[in-house]
Amino acid sequence: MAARTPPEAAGAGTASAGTDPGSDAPAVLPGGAVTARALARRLGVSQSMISRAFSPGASIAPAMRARILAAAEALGYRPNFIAASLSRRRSSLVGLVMGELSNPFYPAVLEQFSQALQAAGFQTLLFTVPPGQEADAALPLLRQYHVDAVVVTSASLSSAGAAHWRGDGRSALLFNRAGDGPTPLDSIACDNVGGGRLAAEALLARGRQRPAFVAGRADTSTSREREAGFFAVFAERGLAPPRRIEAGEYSYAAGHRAALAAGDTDGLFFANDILALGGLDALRHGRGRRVPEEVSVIGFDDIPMAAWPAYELATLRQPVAAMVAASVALLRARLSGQAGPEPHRQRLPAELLRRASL
Amino acid sequence: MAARTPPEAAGAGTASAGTDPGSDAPAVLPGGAVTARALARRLGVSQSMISRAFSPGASIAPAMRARILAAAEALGYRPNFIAASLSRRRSSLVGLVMGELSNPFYPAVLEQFSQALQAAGFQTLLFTVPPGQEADAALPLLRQYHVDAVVVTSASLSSAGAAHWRGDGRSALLFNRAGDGPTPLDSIACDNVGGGRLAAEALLARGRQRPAFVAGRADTSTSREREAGFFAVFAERGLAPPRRIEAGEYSYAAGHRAALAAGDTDGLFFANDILALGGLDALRHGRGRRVPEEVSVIGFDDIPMAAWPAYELATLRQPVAAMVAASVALLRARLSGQAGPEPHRQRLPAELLRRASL
DNA sequence: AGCGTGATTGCATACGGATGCAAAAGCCCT
DNA sequence: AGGGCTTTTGCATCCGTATGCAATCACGCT
Repeated sequence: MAARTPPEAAGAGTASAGTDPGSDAPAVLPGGAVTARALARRLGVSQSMISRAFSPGASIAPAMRARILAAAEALGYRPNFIAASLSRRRSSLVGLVMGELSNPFYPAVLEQFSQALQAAGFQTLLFTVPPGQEADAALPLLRQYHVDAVVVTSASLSSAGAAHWRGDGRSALLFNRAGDGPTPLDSIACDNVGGGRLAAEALLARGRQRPAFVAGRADTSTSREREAGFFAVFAERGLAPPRRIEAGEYSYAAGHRAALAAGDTDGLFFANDILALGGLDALRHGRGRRVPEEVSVIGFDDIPMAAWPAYELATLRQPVAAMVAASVALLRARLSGQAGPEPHRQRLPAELLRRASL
Repeated sequence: MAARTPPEAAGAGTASAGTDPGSDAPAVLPGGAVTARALARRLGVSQSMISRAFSPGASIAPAMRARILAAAEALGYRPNFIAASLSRRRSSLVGLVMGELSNPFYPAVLEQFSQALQAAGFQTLLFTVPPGQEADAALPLLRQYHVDAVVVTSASLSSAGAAHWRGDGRSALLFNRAGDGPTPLDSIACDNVGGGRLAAEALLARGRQRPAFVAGRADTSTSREREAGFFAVFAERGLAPPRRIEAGEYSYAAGHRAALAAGDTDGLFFANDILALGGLDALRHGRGRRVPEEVSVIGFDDIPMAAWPAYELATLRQPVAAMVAASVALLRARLSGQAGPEPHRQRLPAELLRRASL
């Protein structure tokens, strides 16, 4: 079965001479592009066969495929994804819209998404949304690149933008964000309400009497949902509602300010870890309060710093890996047309990590 | 409201249906793609004109361009980048290869790069390299997507991989990494040697007698260069060389361990901030040493956490914005063929930030 | 040996735009 | 009014693959 390489090759001089890694690449144009046609001519077959050799499940004899793949390897041929995308009307590109990369939670999300997408055969086209802006601005560009799907994380997408996207028959997914209002988009997020409840229960179990909640950005579903869960527990038990402090944004500095303004509280639940870390520092270094002796602090996300000895922050861990896996699975289902028309909304449970700050 | 597209909006009915009687060609296909040809037919002009209307500097009458752009706006036409890339032999995509996103320094780099590239008309194709792996694995894929250039950050690229890339006539840029050995690649990085020197001088000026250096990954140029600069100052002054501790990797935990193993030192220079933060916590919480009274600590990078009250870490700030700007400028120069064949290597100075830990 | 079938392969064309070249318009001047 | 030019347009082709369809091939069976 030894794949015979046509010895007659093309040119005379450099012939096949084996692919010597030491020397510069020969026989290949300086432009570097070996096309399927060139390979085909070389092997005396049609360009179609080259294409089929690289298409899993295509109609092609095993021997032929082996011969082509070997030759491709030798000449350094790889299908041009751009051309393939045009022809196949599918780019294998997924647009990833991100904001708030300054919150360490998101780089982790980004990394896992990137890996998962790569593993699933997609490439990641990254868009960064400047703080405070909506993701809508990225949509036209994403459309021009004909991405197969869009994942919007940590940024908001207006209903109009969402509708527009859907109108194109493309797939969009909100990650860690719920659609605002009747947005007909898929979404995968953490069970923020449940997480808020766990936080409330933990503080109550700890015997805290004067709890408080520090809200993040008011226009984020994460903050609102965590708040709702937190307050619900107190309401259900007939307890006075916790105090509520508005941090306004998800930043260390905002958390710091919020804690300084928190007044007399003995249990703080912050909308996320970055806020909580700022708050923790403010309590200890700014107000001289002892944590957890005098005040309990709970955050949300479980960013790496939460586990550092300087903080030992109790928090609600988001199941990022599972959320990413679910997202990619959903995208694949959508792209293969297996998912129904109704939006898929999934919530994964948060887990309470009890650390020293509680 | 979304732009509805009445079939006879502009022309007197597309009823003429011009070309193909077999398949109806509605102005807007269900897929959502309005093509240049459709728009052209609609306006009674040639497809070429549509293309030119969107090409700055193309030969087209201002009035014609305005008419086309208006119609495009109304119908939601946008040039298909995939098709344009194929035709123009240029994708406007830049591959960004990243690793170590767990080091907060890199998300910031990523964000700035993404923004700068977007502003320069490029899109970012992101590749994530799992820790410990070389960036080489991403190259074939990047080649298949015909990216215009590659930026490799916080990951290493083998000489072979580099040479291969160059052979294609493509442009590659090492960011914050020097080429290993005779790598003929462009590189833009911080002046790590100079930064190391500044650290040494700062510790000496502080009167520290038993300095130590905590190295990061041995295979990174950043760690080696910072170390070289640090040691050079002592050597030049005829002082005993500082103690050297091998952290092995750039992580909080490694820094923590290194500080615990640091023995009797009164001045620690860590290869980067993440290590330094781990070290700081180990010194304070693990060994009960007071910083800066008993020990001075200096890091490198200036990640956001370094400024937090819990740390107040003195560090060497990398001029990220300037480095990114220089990188994008270089890429543009390369792509427009303005840069010479010799690799461009640039070093931007680090700035010492004196904070409480010094 | 002839035929039926399923497996392979080649052909031709589509995907959506960009662009060299030549035809068609304008413009200015004598 | 006609000639010499400069703009504008349209035409035809190309970019590199994928794929429907028809042509071939390889075999097993009667």
